Amino acid sequence: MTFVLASEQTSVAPSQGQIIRDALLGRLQRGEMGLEDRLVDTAVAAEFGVSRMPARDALKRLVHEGYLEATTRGFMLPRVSHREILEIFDLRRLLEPRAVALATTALDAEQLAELEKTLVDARKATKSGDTELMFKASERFRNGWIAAVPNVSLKQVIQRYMTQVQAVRMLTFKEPANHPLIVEGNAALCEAFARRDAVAAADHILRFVYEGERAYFKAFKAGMENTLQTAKSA
Amino acid sequence: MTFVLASEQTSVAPSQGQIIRDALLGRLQRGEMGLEDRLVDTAVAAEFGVSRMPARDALKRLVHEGYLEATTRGFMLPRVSHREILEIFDLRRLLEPRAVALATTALDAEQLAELEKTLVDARKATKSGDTELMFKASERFRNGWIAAVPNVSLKQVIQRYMTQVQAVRMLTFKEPANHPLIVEGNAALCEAFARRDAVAAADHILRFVYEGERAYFKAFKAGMENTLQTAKSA
DNA sequence: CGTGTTCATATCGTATACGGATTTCGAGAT
DNA sequence: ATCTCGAAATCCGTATACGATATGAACACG
Repeated sequence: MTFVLASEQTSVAPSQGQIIRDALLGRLQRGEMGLEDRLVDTAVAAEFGVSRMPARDALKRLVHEGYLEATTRGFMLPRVSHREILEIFDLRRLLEPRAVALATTALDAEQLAELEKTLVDARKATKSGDTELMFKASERFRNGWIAAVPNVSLKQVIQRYMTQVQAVRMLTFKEPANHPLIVEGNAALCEAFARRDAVAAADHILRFVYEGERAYFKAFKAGMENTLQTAKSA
Repeated sequence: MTFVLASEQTSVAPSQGQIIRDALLGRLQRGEMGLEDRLVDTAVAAEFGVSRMPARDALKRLVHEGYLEATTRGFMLPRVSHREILEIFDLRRLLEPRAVALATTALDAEQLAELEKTLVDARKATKSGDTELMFKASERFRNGWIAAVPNVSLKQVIQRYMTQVQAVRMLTFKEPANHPLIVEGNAALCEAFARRDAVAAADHILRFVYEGERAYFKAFKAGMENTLQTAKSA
């Protein structure tokens, strides 16, 4: 009789499409693609040394996942409207308090240590005024606790709107005055994690989302919106 | 000068893949596919009179949407685990109260009338013991109010886990004792809609989800789980 | 008669090719 | 100089073809 581990698919040869999709997703999440850039299947295929099919596969999948938008002339970053951003703040207020509460009980010591490490990095970056490093650290912090959310379905929903969150974060990060708020918000959350205080964690993230929304509003009203994807200019 | 309605994509020639995907999705949602049936790209292609590519496209998309599962030997219905079902109940409790509250203010008279019509149908079906009709009416009711949710992002998230909801609903609907509860839950919700009482609507849906979870538990414990996709039998 | 091995087949992933739609660009007319 | 019209280019969707791989069955051997 043979026993098979049913819980984990032992990654039996990921297809080319999968590989390309992951690579492109990494680029998108790292913000390595401009708003006017177009991804064309033939170009992607050439870059990865495969035919159009796997490339198309990856692109279509990214479109379906909401990371890209299909146009008649290649694939581009989706235009995130002001309305949509507000909608997503609404969603975040609904989901993330619960998510961090669940994560509080599920975080192991190693993950907690990792989170604390990102905090140290973020503080250093704030002091030195390194926006880029600050952004990275904050991103790692967020990814860290999300990874610990035990409700897989909930986690997936949160990850789905991650791109839009990233775009907004990028916008608010441009204002260095926001950096201390972000670091302290994360620190408070982290401390709640360490204390295993799910209620405090939920409160902190809720406040954090509200602050994020306020920062976004300020940036939006400051006329920075035309640097985001809501530009009306032809 | 030509003006183009920018708000609505006037469905510019849906691709074959899209057509096939919609057709297959309809079948899946109507439960026309058994747990042991396999969908094979060549067969689908032959049936729709196209090549493998659009068929594969549709199948892969359905996999990504969670409606199907890719195996090395065709595409099958996904195994929805008990854990996942519970997770989704958790998600529903987070999202749907807010969603119905928003829908309460956004529903127009026509949509409201449509909802009331489905209620009449549901009552009739309950009286006559027609489970199938009852299921359809309940489904239309749910789709009706979801369509009115103005937060598009929120709506999309809810629609995404719809399949799993459907599977669970199908399970609980098998017990006719649940039918009056469902109808009365929907009726209460509908009445709140009519009164434009967002708070009551949120309360009703929350209670409704809890009742759904309880009904699912009962069905699960009653050993009906092997009729769902969690069957362990070879 | 049960068990391990080999082989055929079903099915998927990928490559290449073609036609169609849409955009872009340039030539000619007003 | 600007507008209009048409041709070319670009890019997508689809068709067909060719390996790769896992699955199931036949078969040999203990």
